Formats: sequence, C-alpha cells, structure tokens
Amino acid sequence: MTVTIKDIAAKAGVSVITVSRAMNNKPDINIATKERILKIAEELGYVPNELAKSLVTRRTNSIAVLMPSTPDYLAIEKFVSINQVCYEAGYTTLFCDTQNSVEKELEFLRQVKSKRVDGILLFPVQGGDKRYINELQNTTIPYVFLHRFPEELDCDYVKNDNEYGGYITVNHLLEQGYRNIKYICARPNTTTGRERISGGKKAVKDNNIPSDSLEVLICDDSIHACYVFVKNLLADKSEQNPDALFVWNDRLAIGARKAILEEGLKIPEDIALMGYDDLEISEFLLPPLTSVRQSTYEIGRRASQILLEKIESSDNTRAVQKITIKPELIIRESTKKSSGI
Amino acid sequence: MTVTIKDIAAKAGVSVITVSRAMNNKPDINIATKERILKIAEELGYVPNELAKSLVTRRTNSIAVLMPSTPDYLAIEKFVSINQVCYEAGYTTLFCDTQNSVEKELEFLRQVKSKRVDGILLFPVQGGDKRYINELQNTTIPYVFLHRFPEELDCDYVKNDNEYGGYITVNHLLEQGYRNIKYICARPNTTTGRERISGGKKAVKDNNIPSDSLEVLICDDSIHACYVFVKNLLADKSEQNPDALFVWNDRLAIGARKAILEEGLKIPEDIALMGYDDLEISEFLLPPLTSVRQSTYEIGRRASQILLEKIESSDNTRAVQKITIKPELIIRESTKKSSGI
DNA sequence: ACCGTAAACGATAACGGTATCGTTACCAAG
DNA sequence: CTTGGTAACGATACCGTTATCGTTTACGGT
Repeated sequence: MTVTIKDIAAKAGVSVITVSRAMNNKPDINIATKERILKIAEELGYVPNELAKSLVTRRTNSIAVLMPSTPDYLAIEKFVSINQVCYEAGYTTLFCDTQNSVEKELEFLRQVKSKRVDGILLFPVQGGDKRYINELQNTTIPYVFLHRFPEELDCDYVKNDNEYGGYITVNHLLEQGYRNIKYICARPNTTTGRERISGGKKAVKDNNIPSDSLEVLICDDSIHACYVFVKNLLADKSEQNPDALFVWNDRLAIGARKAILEEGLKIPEDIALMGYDDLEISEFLLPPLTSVRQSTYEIGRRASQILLEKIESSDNTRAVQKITIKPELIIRESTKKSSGI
Repeated sequence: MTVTIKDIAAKAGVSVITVSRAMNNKPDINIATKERILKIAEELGYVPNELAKSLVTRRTNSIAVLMPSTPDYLAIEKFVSINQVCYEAGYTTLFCDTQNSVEKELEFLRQVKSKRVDGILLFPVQGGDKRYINELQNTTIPYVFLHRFPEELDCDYVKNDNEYGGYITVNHLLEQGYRNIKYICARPNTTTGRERISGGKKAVKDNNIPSDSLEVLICDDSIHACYVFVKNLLADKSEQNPDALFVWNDRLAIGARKAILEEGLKIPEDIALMGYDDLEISEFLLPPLTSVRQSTYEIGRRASQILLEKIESSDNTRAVQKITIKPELIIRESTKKSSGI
C-alpha cells in the first residue's frame, strides 16, 4: 500500500541502505545515483515513516508541554510561543492540558515517556507531589520548569519575579499617595500569590508606612466574582472606601472596574485601579489601566531554548539554569492622582 | 539501558509475546502468569515504547491540528476544546501553527503524514491552493475542515453561519431604528467577511430600507488601527456621524469604543456599537457590548467528534458531513435606543 | 482408544527504517 | 607488483513491539 524505501530500492535497482543515504543527505553515495533515487521517490509519492526512523535513531524531534489551560489564556499564549521556538529549531510540540490536576500530570508524564519525546516543559500544578517528583527523577528525558517548580528539586526553571512585581505595584500606589490600598487576590495560596503579597508588604515597610495601608482580600478567580466582590466592598458603608484597588490581574480588574463605575465613582479620582498582566485591551479602556507586563512570550522562549540546549548537548555536567524574569510596570491614567497630597 | 519486554520476558522465563499479552489485556494468557509479569514490569520500571507499537499496529492515537494562531486567541480556544475531546477519546493532538501561510500548511501536511497521525483537523488559510488540495487528495488519512474549506473539495466540515450572523446583527440594528450603519470590516476578502457582508445587505433588503443605510468600511485587524480609524471617521465633519457602528469583532470594538468615548459621544445615545465573538469581557464594559456569540468550543467539539468517527469506522461509504452552526445574538445596552423613533 | 476442543504459550516474521561493518573497484604511490 | 586509500555500494543485524500461525497440554465425550 504505502511506498517504502524497499519499493524505491527495487525500482532503482539498489539496496535499501543506498536509498536511505539518498534521502538523508548522507555521504558514501554517488550524486547521480542520489538524484535518480530522489526522482523515483518523488514519482512514487514516497513519505518517510518517522516512527521507524525514531525507533532506530532514538530521537523523535518532539517535546511535550505539560501545562494547565488557564481561563485567561495566558498559559496558552506561552504555549504558542514555545511552539514557535521549537518549530524553528525543528521540533514539534505535544500539548498536554493538565487542567491543574496532579493525576493528569502523572498520566501525561508516563504517556510522553512512552512516546519517547526528546524533552519536557513543565508548568506544574501547585504543590510538589511526591509521586510526581519521583516520576521525574526516574527519567532520563531532559526537562525544564516554567513559572513554578517543586522546591525539593534542584532543576532548571524560568519564572517571573512575582515578589518584585508585587513590590513595584504597591510602591507605585504609595508614591502616588494612596494610603488605603486593597489587594484583591484570586490565588493567595499559590507561590505566585504568596510572592506578590510578600513583595507588596515589603514595599509598605520600605516606605515606612503603617502596615494597615495595604490589606489583602481574597476573591474567586472569575470576572463576575470580582465584580460582585467589589460591588459588596463599596456597598459596605461601615468602612471607608479604599482609595486604591490592586487587582489580581487585568481580567478581574475589568469586573472591579464595572463595579466602581456603576457605583458612580470615578477612576482614578475616587478610586485608583490597577491590574496585572497588561492585556492587549488594557490601554484601550477609559481610563487606560495601569498594569504590570510580564512577557509570557519571553518565558516560553527562554524555557524552550534551555530545553533544546539540554537536549542537544550531551554534557551532563552543565550547570542548572535558574532564570527569574523581572516584570515591568506600565503606568497609565487609572492610577494617576490628579491632585498631589 | 531502557527496559524492554525482552528483559521482562527473560526475568519471567516466558517469551516476549506472552509479556505483550500481559501488558495489553489480551486473551490466551493465564491470570497468574499475567500478574507475575505485571509485577516484574513494575519492578523493572518498564515504560512501553509507543513508537514500536505504532510501527506495527499502524495506529498512533494522535491527530494533527493545522491552524493559524490568530491574534484574538479564538483559534487557540478552539484548539483547547479539540484537545479536550481528543484526550477523552484517548488521542493526543499535535498543534501545527500554520501562521496563515500556505507554504507552512504544505510543510505541516507532509510532516504529519510522516508522523503517521490517525487524522487531521484543518483550519485552512484563505484560498484553495492547488498543491494543498492535491496533497490532501493523495492521502488516506481522514480529515475534517473547521471554519473554512476549499470549495473544490466535497469534504467534511464544521463552520459558522456567517451569513446568518451578518443578517441578525444588521437586522437588530435596523429594528432598533438605526439608519446610518457603518460595518467596520477587518477581513473583507475572507469567506467569513464576504458572508457577513452579504448577510448584512440581505437584512437591509428584507426590511425594505434604502441600501445606503449600511456602508462597509475596511480597517486593519488591530485594536489600535480600529481606534485610529474611528477617530478619523468621527473627526470628519463633512459627513454626518453614523448612528451605529457594527465592528468586525469585540476586540476591535474596544478600539472603536475608546474613539467614540474620547470624542465625548455617548453609547448608545449618540452612536450604537456592536461587535462579534462575545468575548468574556464584553458584558463587563460600560455600557455592556452587544455581540454575537459563536461557540468556538462547539465547533472544535463537533469537528473532532466527526474526525474520530471517521478514524474509528472503516466504512468508506459514509456520507460526508457538512455542518453549519448558527451563531446567537447577544443584545446588551450598547445598541439599545433609549428613545424610540 | 480416539477425537475434538480449548487454554496457554512460543517461534518467527513482520513494521520501516538506520547502524555497523563489510566488500568491491579503482587508482596513485612506493 | 604490491600496498593502501577512498569512493560507492551492500548484507545483515537491530530498534521494540505485535500479528500470524503454530504447538503443547489437558480433558471431556463417545
């Protein structure tokens, strides 16, 4: 049915190995023979079988990406950038949506081992599960972590500097004169959340400002939940309204924004608002939303580069690479105090 | 180095085929033998080699998805849903980002044939290239089109009803009494664009309204471009401002929205605004944005189901499935005329 | 005693390639 | 004339698994 090198060999009157040489630009073949073989291959519509190739070369030119598909699609944006880098390097990527489940993570880990991928990129769910770490230590396949990593493992990773991100945001709000800041946090129990909170508190301390100027509030991770949350917050007349809201990310900030505006309050005159992630739309809101840009593209790019280096260098003694990328504060009108204090 | 069934066979004192039977729940094996083999496999840390397996079974349990990664990430959303359905059916997906290039499309097509995927999902770039169609006809691998398809081919596909989408939007604006509607179109030369325009014009005709009540304008596909475009449109005092803008999608509508509001105009009192796609954030804008919901999830789901059926049924005579999914109008405040005409 | 049958297992040949190690022919150098 | 090098090609094993087609053994029925 399907055309194999055997068929080509028969038609060309040579052995299979000669055909193999012709197809792979290998030496030890006459250029005339090679061209004749290539022509026959073309005529017969030959399509090489990568499976057979991989079986003997022990290379699949593929890497697996284990990550959750987060609702904001930022993870996916990362995947697209990884895909891009790997494509250019001649690798295909296998997207494994772990959906924040350790069980799925383990299942995929075994599956991609079976598929003999050349490397693995890991954006793990929170909490280093023992079986997970064990499964990793029992593998010879190179891997690199994105975003998060198990502290128990001395491993390569590329992550954002969330502590710094928390610091610059709160510091910015303090500099603008805001003294009653609420940090609306959607994932306080992730390392990301903890680091951002810690960075924010550090900023308060460094500015010699009472620690109650920054309060952390917990809200579910959906726009609607954030909308309702802020609605209730502002409706509560027993407490003074905050003068600044720092929201978990731009996506949720859009919910907060609606609640503020519906209450008849103005941004930033009555309440300043800032988000995180710097979505494409954020600069087109009115007023434009102050945010923090963390290049998901950059993370994906760096991580895949490190992984590809690991795959292609057989040097086992190379140093582990631990990379932390600093985010950038994007100041817009939503946090500009019109009248200085 | 790596453990194979041969090693297990040696340790268990049986032949390789018996090990194979044990690993795959095949008959012709004693239950005691099976358990003994599984225990040894576990001890040795055996990981089956899918490559070898696929080579002989001629099944890889994987499907390829050829699509562009559009800037709005709606294509990716589709990919995630496809991935989900396929995962549940026991297949992995290979994401091939064609980046709207026919050359890349052709390259990926050959590549996934080499990888012997069991099926292909295609979201093709505009214009049926002959080499592309030829490449498809020369393959025995089942495939299904998403969103677009070459008219030359009598093939399975799942697409949105864009004509209907164009119709219901314009019809809605007309019903609200708007008579000076501009359709800001970003991709007039795609089938999607053509169908939506055609649907819009049909709505005008069906309502017995002068055809100049709807004008199609062309704008680049970026938020900023749309912002500048509308800014210029409104600045032009030689012409009367439109009373309604129907923008290519919600993403661009956010740019249009900024231009309108900056001009001091109110939505919908001065200008009505509507988009397309019904992004998650659209209902949280002020005023909430009228839009059209086309379930990308639904498209991905249906298409993968059809593909999986094709793969798993060996029936070559089955009817080609052509599915068109009707989008849904989501009416919000941005197009509600406060005072009737 | 004979046959039939089913359960449990194995030998061998694929699957479609590449690696390894020849082999042959030819020609230049000593 | 021998030697040695090199260009061009082939035979064969192997990668890790399953398909195919045996074979053996036990046992029940007649």
